[in-house]
Amino acid sequence: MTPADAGKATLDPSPGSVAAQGSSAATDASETHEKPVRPMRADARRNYDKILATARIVFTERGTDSSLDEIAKRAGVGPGTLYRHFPTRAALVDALMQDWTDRVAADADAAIATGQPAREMLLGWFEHFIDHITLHRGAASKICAAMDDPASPMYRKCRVMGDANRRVIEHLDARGELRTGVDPANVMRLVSGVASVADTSHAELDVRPMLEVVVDGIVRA
Amino acid sequence: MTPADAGKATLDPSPGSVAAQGSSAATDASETHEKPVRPMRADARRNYDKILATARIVFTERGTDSSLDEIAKRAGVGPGTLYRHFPTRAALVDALMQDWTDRVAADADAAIATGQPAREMLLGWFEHFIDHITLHRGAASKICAAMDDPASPMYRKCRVMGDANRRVIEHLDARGELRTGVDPANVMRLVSGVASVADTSHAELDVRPMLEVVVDGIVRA
DNA sequence: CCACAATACGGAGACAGTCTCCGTTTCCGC
DNA sequence: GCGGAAACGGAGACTGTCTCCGTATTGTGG
Repeated sequence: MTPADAGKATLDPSPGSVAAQGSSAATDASETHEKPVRPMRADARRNYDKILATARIVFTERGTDSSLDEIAKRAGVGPGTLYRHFPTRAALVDALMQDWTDRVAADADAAIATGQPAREMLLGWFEHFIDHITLHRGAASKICAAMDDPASPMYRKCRVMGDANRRVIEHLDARGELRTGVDPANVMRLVSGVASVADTSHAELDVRPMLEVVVDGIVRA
Repeated sequence: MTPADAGKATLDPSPGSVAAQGSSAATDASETHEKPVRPMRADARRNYDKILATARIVFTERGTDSSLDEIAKRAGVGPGTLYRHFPTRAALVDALMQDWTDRVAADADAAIATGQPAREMLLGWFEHFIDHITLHRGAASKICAAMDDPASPMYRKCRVMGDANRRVIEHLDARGELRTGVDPANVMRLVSGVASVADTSHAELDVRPMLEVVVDGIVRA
C-alpha cells in the first residue's frame, strides 16, 4: 500500500532465516535430515512482507479481529495469497508477535537488572508485559487461549514470554522475597487474564490496582 | 454498523411478571407515565420460551457463540422471530443469565452465613461464582466486557452479581480481615478474569491456584 | 361469534467474512 | 530464452448475521 513500507521492509522474522510456511512444531529436525529448504521466491517474500506490514496497521487500527480479506485487499494481494502464507488468523498474529516477544524478553531482563525490591520489580514488569500484549486489541485473549494450547501457532512465542516471566519470578524467589509455592505459569495466566480484561473492557480501566492485588498475593507477607 | 445499540428490551420473565418490551434500561419512568404495558400475546410468549429453552441447550452444548439461526431452527421458529425477541446475542445471553444471577446472589449470602475465616470464605465464594459464569462456554468473557459497559443488555445483571460480591467483601472488611483499600469492583474484575482465562483455555485448568493468589492479595497479611 | 386491527410469524435474501480451487502469471536455473 | 516449479489472485462455495414484508394468528369490541 503506502510506498513507505515497501522500502523499509519489516523483513526477516528471524535473523538469517527464511520464513517457513509450515508452522509444524517439529521444524528443528536440524540433525536428522536437512530439508532442502530453498529460499523463498522473490515475489513470495515481497507479498509476505506486504501482508505483514498491512496487518500490523490494520490490527492496530481495528484490532486482531479485522477482516482478513480486507487486509489482503489493502496489501494489494488476493485472499488466496494471504491464506497461503498465513493459513489461520493465529498464524498471522503469531508472525506479528515476533516483535514483542523479543521486547518482552528484554523487558524481563531489564526488570531483573534494576535490582528493585520484589513489589516494585513485579509491578513494573507486569505493566510492561501488559502494554505489549495489548498493543493490538483482541490479542491478549488470543494469547490466553494459546498459552495452554500446544496446537496453536502462537504457542511457541507464548512459551518465550512465559520463560521471560519465569526468569523474573525465579530470580525473586531465589532472593527469598516470594511466598512459597508460587507457580510462574499461574502468574503468567493471571497477568494475561488482567490484560485480557483490560483489553475487552469498554471502559478504559487502569490495570494497576488489579496488578497490585496479584503482586500482594505473590510476594512474601 | 447495525443499530444494535438501540436495542433494549430485556424481557423479564420473572415469576408472575409479564415481559415488557418497552422498558428501557435507562429509566424506570414508573412515576411520570405508566406505559400501557400489555401482556405478551400467547403465541409470542410460547415462542419466547421455546427460544430460551433451546438456547440454554445449545449454549451448553456448543457455547455462547453458536449460530443464532441454528437456535431458531431448532426451536422451530424463523430467524426473524428470534431477532425480534432478542435483538442481539447479548440480549439472549442476558435472558439466560437470570437463572444464575439469582443463584449467585444466594451463594454470596450463603458464604457470608458460614462465618468462615476470610480466606476460606473468599475461596469458596469465588469458586462458586466462577462455576456459575462458566456454565456456558464463552459467557465469562462476555460478562467481563459487559461489566463496565452500561450500554450492554447484560450490564444490569452484572451489577447484581457485583453487588453480591460487594456484600461479601464489605462483610469481611467490617470484620477487619482485609487489607485496606480493597475495591470490590476490582476484585470482581480480577475473578471474572480468572474465569475468562479458565474458560478460554484449551487445557482444563484448575482455577484454585489462581484464586489463592488473588485471595492472598486481598486478605490482611 | 365474528370481524378486523393489532400483533407476531417466518423465510427469502442482502450482506459480510472465511477459505479453496484452479487457470494464469511470475520467477529462476539451465 | 525456455521450461517447469512456485506463486498468484479472484471467482465462488459456504456459513453466519440480520432485515423486510407478505401472511398468519390473536383477542377484543360490536
